[in-house]
Amino acid sequence: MSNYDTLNPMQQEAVFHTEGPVLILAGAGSGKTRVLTHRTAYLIEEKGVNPYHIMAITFTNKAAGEMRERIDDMVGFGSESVWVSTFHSTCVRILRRYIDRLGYDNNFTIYDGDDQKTLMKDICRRLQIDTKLYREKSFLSAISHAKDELISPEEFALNAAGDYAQKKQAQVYTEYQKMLRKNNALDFDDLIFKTVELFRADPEVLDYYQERFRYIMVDEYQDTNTAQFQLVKTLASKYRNLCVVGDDDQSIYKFRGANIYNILNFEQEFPDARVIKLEQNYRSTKNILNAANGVISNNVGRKAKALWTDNEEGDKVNFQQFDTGYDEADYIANDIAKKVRDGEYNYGDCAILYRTNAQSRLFEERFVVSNIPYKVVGGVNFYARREIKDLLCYLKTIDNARDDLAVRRIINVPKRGIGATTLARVQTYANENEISFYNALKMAEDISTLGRSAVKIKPFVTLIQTMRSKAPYLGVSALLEELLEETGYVKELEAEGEEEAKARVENIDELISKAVAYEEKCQSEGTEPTLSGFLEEVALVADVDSLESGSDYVVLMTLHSAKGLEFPNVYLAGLEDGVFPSYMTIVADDPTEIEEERRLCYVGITRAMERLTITSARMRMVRGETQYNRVSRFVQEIPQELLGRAPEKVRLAEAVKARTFEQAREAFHSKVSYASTPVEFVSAATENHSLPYQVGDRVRHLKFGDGTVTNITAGGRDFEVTVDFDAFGTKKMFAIFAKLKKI
DNA sequence: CGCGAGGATATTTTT
DNA sequence: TATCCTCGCG
Repeated sequence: MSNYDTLNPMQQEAVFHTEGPVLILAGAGSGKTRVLTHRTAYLIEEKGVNPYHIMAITFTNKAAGEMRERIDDMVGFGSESVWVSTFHSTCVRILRRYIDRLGYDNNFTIYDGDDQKTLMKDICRRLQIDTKLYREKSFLSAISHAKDELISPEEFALNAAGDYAQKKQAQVYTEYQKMLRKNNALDFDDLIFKTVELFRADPEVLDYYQERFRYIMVDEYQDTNTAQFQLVKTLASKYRNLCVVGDDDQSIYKFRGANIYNILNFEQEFPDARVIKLEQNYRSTKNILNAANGVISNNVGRKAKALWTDNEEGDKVNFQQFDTGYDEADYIANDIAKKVRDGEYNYGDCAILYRTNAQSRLFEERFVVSNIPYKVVGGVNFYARREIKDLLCYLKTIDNARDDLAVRRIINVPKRGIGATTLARVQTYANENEISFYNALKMAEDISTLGRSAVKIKPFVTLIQTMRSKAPYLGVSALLEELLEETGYVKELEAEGEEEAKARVENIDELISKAVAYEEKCQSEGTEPTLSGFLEEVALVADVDSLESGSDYVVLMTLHSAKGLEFPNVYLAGLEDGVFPSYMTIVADDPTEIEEERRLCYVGITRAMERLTITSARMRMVRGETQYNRVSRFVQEIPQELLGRAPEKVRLAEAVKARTFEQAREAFHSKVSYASTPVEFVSAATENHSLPYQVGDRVRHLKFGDGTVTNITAGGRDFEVTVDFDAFGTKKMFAIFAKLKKI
């Protein structure tokens, strides 16, 4: 097996060191997935470990899927018994089997963010909380953080003693959990929390899984929160073969509860831990990597490491500043179109990364005009769209009508003339008799307060009952189609005829194909496709998961979603103070928040393999207001000599600042005063930077080879360079595009 | 009860 | 800007 010879010595060590705790500090692009897959193969092939005893945990389904594929390729026989899964699906699998031991039903439903919000609104209304004073969101985030830290409602209440706001939160938290249990539902955080609780409460179950998972590997370890750490630690405490892989410089999920001390203090937790550093980067050019290093070196309190690469130097980082976001989108669209036309890259090689989802819009609009195929990742999750959620709630209701939330959502969709008053009356009846909302609906005729409305409820109940009896033999996709037929959901949309309605119908079609795909998957695995199975699969998918390799479109996504991915040609857009780093972190008291933004920037830069373009706009519309922003501080942190063009902060930026300082400041805090004179911005593209070659110089072009520069003129945006190529004759080109190198 | 108008509000990131 | 919520009318 010379398989392992292709690994570098550090990687080999990580692969061969199989026993006991191991911490692998894997820099960006250092081949950590490769290490993990080889390690799995090594365990099985060389150490004779039964694949059944190996577990690999990741954060996204996509990462899990990739790892699964690569392990299957390497290992062959028996690879399917390796447990490769995300934290959340792992917990769901465990809880589906054993959560009854905690007093839940094994066919619990999973609440997403929207469901949580609905539930919270309900609770606030019932507890008569002024949501102007205390927002639903703040409760939810307090609860989420508590769960991340494994703090129960009781403990929370104990800690809150004295503080009024916290006492309120404790009260809400308690009520929230009560409601979840009543609806037989778990939220995302509960999945982890309850699994840990289960292990603590039931030694028998714990032992079963400890025996099963004798070798545990955790990917993206820097993103684990306290609950996840506890989970992994508990599982590993018997055999102690815990291998975690992470990079503290890529920790970007603190807001979601990630505890960076999980990685920083790993060695304290496991004093006998073997620490291995992977510092060779195989992904990026020297220039890109050095730019990334330049930025991240401004952070304090990181694990010492020096990422390096043997790759070639590559092009400089292309920095461009524009007047507006439109110009920025324009430039990037043109640049991509040009690179594709020249055969340099395919659309699929290009990615645009930005800080906030809202920034995608300008690019989308521009791409539609230019006919550039693209795909936006993130934003509104497919399964969170209204029509999809409606249908899923129907399925949930058919599957398990214990979830009041789902029932209430769809009872009047499409319109059945059932309004708030009726709902309230049914709810009261349900509460009084301690039955679920749906069961109360079934008894509508007995609810005296309802009067004539009871008649409207009956068809709904009949519909659900009929579908429920059909579900077992119809299968998920057929059930969906019948449901659409019966409810007239699609017909109603089609009647609208609006563009938006059309998109919704398309989404519904996509949902049906996903159901079909699910059934096919079950068939190939030899498992029984069930409604619950489908709902579960659907509950845990993120949008990144849908990225297919091999399809040819430009990918647009947030920097957060981009982690773990790589692209030959990357654009980092909106590098402006106030956008990235975000305004919130600039004004925050806590200096570590800026550091997290910086890590995010590091992640962004290191996504690029060959080409990196960084752009910023001087003014930008942010939710209807014009903001004037400086070039991001992160751009200044990139060593000057690595930038193809210096950020011309001196002349133009100062000029603009001088003239508009008052306005700019105003704009930052309130509305722009429209009465004031509009600022004229001068395009600075032609200013103040010299090309590394002159007329008469010999230059080299990526595609056209060597030639002589015969003319340089200042064009609208950039220098226009005329070159007489030895093999291709005379060509005129823009300097930024041409990437000519002096020879 | 349903619908539309108008106002308030938010945007940082997500499994 | 885009969405969400409330309110008032038919």
